[in-house]
Amino acid sequence: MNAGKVKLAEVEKPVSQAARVAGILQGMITNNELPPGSNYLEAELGEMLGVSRTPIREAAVILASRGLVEIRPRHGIRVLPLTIADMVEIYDILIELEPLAAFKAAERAYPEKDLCGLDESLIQMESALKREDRKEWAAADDRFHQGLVSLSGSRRLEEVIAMYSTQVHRVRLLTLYMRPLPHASNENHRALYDAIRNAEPERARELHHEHRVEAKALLISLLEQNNLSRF
Amino acid sequence: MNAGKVKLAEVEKPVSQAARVAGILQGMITNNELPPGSNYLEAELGEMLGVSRTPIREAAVILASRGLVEIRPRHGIRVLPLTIADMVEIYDILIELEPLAAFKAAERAYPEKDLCGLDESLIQMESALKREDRKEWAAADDRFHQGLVSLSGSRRLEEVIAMYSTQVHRVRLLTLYMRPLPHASNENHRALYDAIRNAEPERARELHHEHRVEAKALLISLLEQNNLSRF
DNA sequence: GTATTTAACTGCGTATGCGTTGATGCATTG
DNA sequence: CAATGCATCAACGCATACGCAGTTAAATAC
Repeated sequence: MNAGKVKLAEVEKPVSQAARVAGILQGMITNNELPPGSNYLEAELGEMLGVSRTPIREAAVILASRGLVEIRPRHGIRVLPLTIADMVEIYDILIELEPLAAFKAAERAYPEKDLCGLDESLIQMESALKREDRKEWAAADDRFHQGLVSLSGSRRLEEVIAMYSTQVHRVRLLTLYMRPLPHASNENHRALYDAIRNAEPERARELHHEHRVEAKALLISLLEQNNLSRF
Repeated sequence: MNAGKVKLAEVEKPVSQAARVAGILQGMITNNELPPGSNYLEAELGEMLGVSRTPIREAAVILASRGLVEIRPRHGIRVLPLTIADMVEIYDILIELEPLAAFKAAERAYPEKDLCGLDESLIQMESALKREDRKEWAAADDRFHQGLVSLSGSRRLEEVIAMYSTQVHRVRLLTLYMRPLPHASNENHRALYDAIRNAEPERARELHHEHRVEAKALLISLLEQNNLSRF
């Protein structure tokens, strides 16, 4: 049965139903398909995804540990809404950790070829910005930040940043069309990229820190202006 | 099986088996009763704790999300050992987050009476130090730091710091008797306490940052000196 | 003796059933 | 009319059962 274990296009991963369900639900939550505050019974979700309660329960435990849902016995699985205070908590943490990731990435002095993924995201952001395609810009922005973090070489840093980024993803999408076009943001990213390419850890940290502080201020003010308090 | 057990002194909280099991296992792991690298089958743990596989599985998912164990299908639940590189990862994160917690705590300008818990821990640390009771000193140190973090008012910060502190707890205990008596550490704590009492956020952050940087250097050098590489 | 195939077994993923618990609505009483 | 107690039932926690997959060990071929 062990035909050559190298597949060309896809690696067949024997992923469990529970993991699959967790992924699907996480996607539905971050895309607002399961709106914040909504409740779902185990049986209900099970029927929806065509599995029994067991993998649903397991997925729920995983998502709860990531802070996306809350398990309330006899009330169902509740998609957690975020308040402005939550956003402040999360951004304050990311303001510390993402610059740390940038520092570590720069410290490792990658050869230019290992940075082409980052560069590509940058180019896509710039192109999307020209076309004023905010959705695509946001997607490229996500890829850039995730790529940067993964260059830090710290698995834990990657995990914890991903966790909090996921939690705010919904809200970022919400404000995407309320904010001015992110020209300054793009320049920032380019500078940050240069700092990493030139192996300047302190500068990379500084730049990213500044970037995130601004992003937090912008986000919070947008939410307050528009009287959005739960999302 | 379900002999209704009534306890007198304690309030029996209606905590699920899964949560109970997770707590017990976490305690056993941090106290080295389940040594790093060891493997346990679900059925084995179930028998050990007198429950079926279901709550064990759920607890395993929780502990895996806290980074304490790894679930390896058909190989059991494995208590994760830490390498020096892991310790660096974790300390680098704590170096950012704990000072942030100190900043936030100072920012909130607590009245002195709300800080008496911290003060008490400080006194216990000083007393334990005089008696050269390292174990008690470490316990009071833990209480101090946990109390400080909970003053930050950020639930997420509290959670994530607790998670990583738990992961390094084992190793801190290991080095407890290898290090010199922590006189300087105590002075540091006192200064940090004062900064929080006087509502000086930047100073509190600075002091805690310095403290953790030193702690990291000490820990890593102890581990390297003693050729400990997996724990 | 080494490598390869096959067969059996072990451990797990998932489903399902049962007993428990707590939420909800209605009735009864103040 | 409001408040409280009770009954009913829905939802879930946990145990158990079953089938499959991956691992190991044995056996055979080279």
